[in-house]
Amino acid sequence: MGYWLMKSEPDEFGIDDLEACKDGTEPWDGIRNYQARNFIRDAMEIGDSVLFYHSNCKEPGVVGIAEIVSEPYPDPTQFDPEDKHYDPKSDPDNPRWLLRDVKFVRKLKRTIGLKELKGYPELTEFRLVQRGNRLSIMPVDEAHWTFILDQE
DNA sequence: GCCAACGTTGGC
DNA sequence: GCCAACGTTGGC
Repeated sequence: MGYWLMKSEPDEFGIDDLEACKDGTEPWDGIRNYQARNFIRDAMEIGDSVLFYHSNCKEPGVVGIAEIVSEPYPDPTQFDPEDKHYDPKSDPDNPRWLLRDVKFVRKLKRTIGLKELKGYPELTEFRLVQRGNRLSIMPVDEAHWTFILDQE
């Protein structure tokens, strides 16, 4: 069983938006980074748990928990010229970008802010708090996962 | 809105 | 294959 952190901008798609989706489930589209793509394609498994993180907002931090509920499949937005994430170089016979469906599990009782996370010595190895981190999907060690939720 | 960090692109 | 230019991310 794996653990992940996935970032989303609450102005675009926050934890409340996920909860409001049909069955609380939504295709996690728009990933256009190869490292993140590889995690989606190769490393995630159905049933893995996800920390839902709000980025680029007033109070960045972990706000909820979600779950991976599908195998990887092609992200349709890469073939839509009208879409912000359109990628004319992606070959429909060999799609470059994949996604998985993500399902809402629950909101945290409170936001565990980035600033707070950076203050815990237990989390100095956590990628999120390391310098210049820009990955929108990253693995989370089980020990880090447990520690973070213990702070809830 | 600024800007540091970092990924990608493309000329050579 | 190098690397400068450019675009994006995301905290502040």
